[in-house]
This record gives sequence, C-alpha cells and structure tokens, in this order.
Amino acid sequence: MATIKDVAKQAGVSVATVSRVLNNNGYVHENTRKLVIEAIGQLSYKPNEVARSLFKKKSRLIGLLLPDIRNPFFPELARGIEDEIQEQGYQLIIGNIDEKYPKEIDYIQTFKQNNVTGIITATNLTGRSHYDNLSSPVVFLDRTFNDHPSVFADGIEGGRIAASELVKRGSKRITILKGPAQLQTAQDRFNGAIAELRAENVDFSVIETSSFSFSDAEMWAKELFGKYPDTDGILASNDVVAAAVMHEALRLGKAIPEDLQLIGFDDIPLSRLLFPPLSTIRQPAYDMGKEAAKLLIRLINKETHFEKNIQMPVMFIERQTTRKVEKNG
Amino acid sequence: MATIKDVAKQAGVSVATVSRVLNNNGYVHENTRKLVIEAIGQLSYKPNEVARSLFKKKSRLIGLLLPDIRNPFFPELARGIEDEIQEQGYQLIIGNIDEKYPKEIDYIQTFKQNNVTGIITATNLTGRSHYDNLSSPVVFLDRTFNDHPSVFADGIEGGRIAASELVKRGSKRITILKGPAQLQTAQDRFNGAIAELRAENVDFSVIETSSFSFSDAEMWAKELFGKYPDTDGILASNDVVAAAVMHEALRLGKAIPEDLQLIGFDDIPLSRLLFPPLSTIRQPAYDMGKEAAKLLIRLINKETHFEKNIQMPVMFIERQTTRKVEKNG
DNA sequence: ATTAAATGTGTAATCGGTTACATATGAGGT
DNA sequence: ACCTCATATGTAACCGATTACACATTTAAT
Repeated sequence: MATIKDVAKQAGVSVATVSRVLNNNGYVHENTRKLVIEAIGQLSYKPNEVARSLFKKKSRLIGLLLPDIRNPFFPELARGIEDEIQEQGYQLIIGNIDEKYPKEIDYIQTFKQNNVTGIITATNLTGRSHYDNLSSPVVFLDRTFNDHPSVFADGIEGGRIAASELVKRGSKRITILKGPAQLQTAQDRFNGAIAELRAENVDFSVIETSSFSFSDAEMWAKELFGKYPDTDGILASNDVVAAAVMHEALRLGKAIPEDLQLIGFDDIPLSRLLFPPLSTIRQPAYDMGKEAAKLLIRLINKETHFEKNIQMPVMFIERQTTRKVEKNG
Repeated sequence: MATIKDVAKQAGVSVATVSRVLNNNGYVHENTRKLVIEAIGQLSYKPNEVARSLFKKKSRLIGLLLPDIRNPFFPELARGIEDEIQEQGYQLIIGNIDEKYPKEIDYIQTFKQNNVTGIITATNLTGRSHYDNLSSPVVFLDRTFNDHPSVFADGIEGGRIAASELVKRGSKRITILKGPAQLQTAQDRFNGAIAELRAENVDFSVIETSSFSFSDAEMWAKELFGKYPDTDGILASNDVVAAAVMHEALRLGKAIPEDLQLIGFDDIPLSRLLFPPLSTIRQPAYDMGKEAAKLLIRLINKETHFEKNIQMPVMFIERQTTRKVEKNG
C-alpha cells in the first residue's frame, strides 16, 4: 500500500501539500493540485484510515448495537441506517448484543477504543447504562433514555390500537402475550393494551414471556393455549411470537380469524407471507433507522436547532388474522 | 481517556515497561508488573486500539461481508462467526452488500483501510472478484473461489436430495424455482435437482427468479401458479421463496402436502413456524459460521496442516409440506 | 514605493501505542 | 577475579496521517 510519502515523492511536493489536497483545506496552487491528484491516481493511493483516526480522534466508523440480529426487525433498522450513513461516507460496525448486558459493555468499549464517530444503540435492558461519559454522540433507537437523542415508535399507542382493533372486531376473551419484563418497548405495548382493555371493560388474561426468540416462541404459544384454550383474541408481543402462536392455533384446528383473532407487532417482512397473512401493528423500521442516522449525523456535525426526540407513527396493518369490521360498527 | 504515558507516570516507570506488561512480552520484574497493573486499574486505562493498529498493521477487527442482512440465513451465519471470534478477543464488522457489486468493492476497501486482521465473505456474485492481493487472510463462506480457503455446504447434493425426496413421495409434475443466475449456490442447487430429476426420468418445469428477497418472492409464486397451475411438487430456491409459494398455494386453496408438496432450502428459524411447517434442506448456518471463523483464525495465526476447504453436510428436514413416504417404498 | 494581507509550500511536532537498541545489574561458570 | 548471559528498564525511532508554524512569494492597498 502506497503511503502519503510515496505520493509526495511521486508528485515532487511535501506530505503537507498532499494532505492539503486530500482534505481540501489550506492553500494549494492549482497546478500543484493536479500534480498531486495525478500521483494519487498512478499509485492508486488510499489514505490509511487508522493513521487518520489516530490523529483526529475520529474515524469514519459508526457503531450500531443491536439486541438480536436474528430478530428480523433489527436488520431492517440496520438497513435504514446503512443507506443513510453511506451517503455521507461513513461505515457501519454492527455489534450484536444477544440480549446480554456484558456484551453491550464490551462493544461500547470496543467502539471507544476504535474511535467511532457516533453510536446508535437499539439495546434496551432496563436499568443501568454505560452511555453517559462517551465523547461521541449517541442516538437511542427503538428506545429512549433520559433525555438523550432518540428515535422510537409509540409503543403505548401501538398497544392501545392493537387492543382497540381486536375489541372492535368482536374478541371477548383476550389474551395478551406480555414481552420480556426488562424491555421497555415490550412493557409499553403491554401497558397501552391493558389500559385500553380496562377502559373498554373487556376481560383479558396475560401470559408472561421472557424472550422474543424463535426457539422460545413456540413454548409461549403452547402455554397460552394450555391455560386459555377458549381465548378468542390474542395480542402477541411481536410478530415472531405471533407466528408461533398462529402455528400452534392452526395445529389445534382453530379457524383464524373466525374463532381466533391475532395481532402481532412490528410488521417484519415475513408477516405478509404467513398464511393467513398476519394483521399487525407496523413500526416503520427502515425509516426509524434512517431517522436515527440523520439525527446522529446532525449531532456529529454539531448542528443545532433540530428535534432531538423523534417519535415515529405506528399503524394498524389489517391483513387476515383479524375479521372485517362492520362499516356501521 | 488515560494514555500509556499517564500510566507510566503513575507507576513511575517508562512507557516501554507498561507496554511490556500490556503485551506480556520482554522482561518485567514481578514487583514492577504489580505497580503497573495497579496504575492501570486506578486510571482504568484501556489501550487505544487505533494506535496499536497503526503500528502493528493489524487490528482486532474481522470484517464480514454479507449479501443481504435481511435474509435470515445470513444473520445466522454471523452469529456463529461472532461467538467463535469473540472468544479469541476479536470483534466483528459487518458489511451488508445488498447484492450490489460496487458496495462489495467499497467494503473491501474500508476493511483494508481499517487494517482488519481477516475477512470472511459470503457474497457470491459470479465472475470478477477483488480478493486477490489483500494482505489479510480471506475465508469464503457459503461459496468457493478458486482454491481459496472456504466453508460451504454441498448445494449440488442438497438439490439432489430435495429432488429425490420429492420424487420418492410421489410428485409427478415438479416445478423448480431456479435462484438468481449470478449466485453460484443457487445454480448448484438447481443443477443438483435437475440431474436427479433427469436420472429419475421425472417431468419438470422451471421458473427463473432473480432475487431471494421477501418482496419479490410473492411475484415468483404468482408466476409459478399462473404458468403451471397443476404442478404437484415444488423445489423452492430457498426458504423465503418457499414461504411465499406456500402462502400463494394456500390462498389458491391447494392442500399441502396432499395436492402439492414443497421443499425449501436453508432451514431458517422461521421455517418451522410456518403452517404447515416447512420441509427443507438444512444448511447448518450457525456451524458454518463457526467453522469459517475457526479457519480464519488459523490462517491469521499462520498455523499449518489443516483442512482449507470445509464442506458441511446438508440434510433433509422432514416436516409437513411433504407426505410421509411408505416404509416399504 | 512601502506595507499589509493573501497565497503557496515545507519542516517538524503530534496522535498513542510498539519495539529495536543501548545500558545496567546480578547470577553462574571457569 | 573475569567473562558470559539472563534479567530489567529506559530512550528514541517508527507506524501514516494532520496541522501549527515558519518562511517565501504574490497581490492589493495606501
């Protein structure tokens, strides 16, 4: 790999001049600039980002922390972030936390040690946090944290809408799958839903779950139908869990949506491919990622006067695990 | 952030000694070592990885290139890699190529510029490649490339098995969804399948597809049933596409597996949650990731005498989109 | 014509580590 | 007592960039 010295020699100038051309600052004579650019081309020189980063204490890397890369919701967030930051010449480092707090600490440390320019975190273990005395800006995605910059969807409203749609469509004995206690987003959905059900005076039961994973989801589904075999409306904690519930319901021979209505949460790509296609509360994951990236870049550029807490809309996506509501209902 | 100089001052020694303690090399008196370790603790000093990397021309970062982070197969690979390399103190940078060649070039460049210690690539655009004159070792995952180190599953055998299982279970008019032409893995599956079908003298049709994405999968499914409405056995190019096909088949009122059998490819976590659960050819994604990581670490450590091309077994996972085979068949 | 400001370029310090080399001391061998 | 070698530690060069500062040359202004 050619270095800046090689380029300087080739162009017959000093390294300072090459650097000036590279960074487009300071004075450089037009002829000299051409010389340098030509030398760069001939040697196909690319600056060493590590050396740059050492001096500047800033890299072109942005760190992203995800709770679980296997949950399709998160790759979708990542895609949004990626598309946005690459336009600005940044690169993404993804750290997968696997819902484990020590991994989160490790990754934050790694990000620091590698001079990342900014961090976006979608992890959400309640309680302790290690984001306080970082030199690089942090955006909280799919969560909030004190009054730090954040992009999130309204989980409470989402839970409320889901419950309301289920009731509106005639479910009487509703079961809520309550997501992991340590995840704030899950609690929000749950709280929104029960608030609505209480207001509507509708009977409901709760199944507590402790993860969102594919492998465990089947377990909650079996538990649900074991305890509440005659439930006629289910609010799942997310779409993955909803898929498992639907699977179990169909296995038990229940008719969906006639005997049993089901609403998921997230609207992951797979949801429309289930059969019947899953009605769900959509979180605009890709756009949430984009917004978080935009917000982070504003913070990096030290811009001012912009909204630091962005709430994204959730919406009910009506597919076929819910019945049609009567027009005059 | 404390630097090595601060530690040296605090411990009353030179930076060289601190560095020796840090790296566990050279001679350090036991008492001195304790002094240094204490100073490190007091200042909660963490070495700057960027400075390290600049001198050593090696970082603790390993680069991973994925074709499409939204396809659940790839996060699974990533998880396997992650678990393995983190034990060795490395960190993962994931680059998502989005099936676009220029992005691949960009990421390789970024990896180089950031001194990654090794690269694992699961991209698979046929033809040109830019992996030739890299200083860091490269492992090809879910693909091969000349005789470079690689970890892959036997796509041809997978295609063969899938076809064989379908025939064995009585499908007569088989349709194959042929995956994207530019992906070697897809071609292998296809070739394996048609070889088997020809050998068995079974009639088949082909639908050509040009992506594995959720959004396009529905399109291929509709095209399939439009052109070949009486097909009674489908080999899907992967599980995502299989999900879409199943969705469409059920929508059309076909009975699975009685009227129509279906076999996917990959065995992504969602496959067992479909209803009926999807029969598929399993690739051991997590383990493939682990193996690739092990292989890479061996290359990094310049070990010798180990297998450089690792073929992983594929196997038929019998679920409920295929009929039971008669015991005396 | 004189001087201040703008332009153009190079030298060297710096970022935070690692390590080659120099130097010093003590132990063991003859 | 003398030499060798292992042990212990410090000084300074180095990795590849950026930039403060110095210096030289134009250009513009009075």
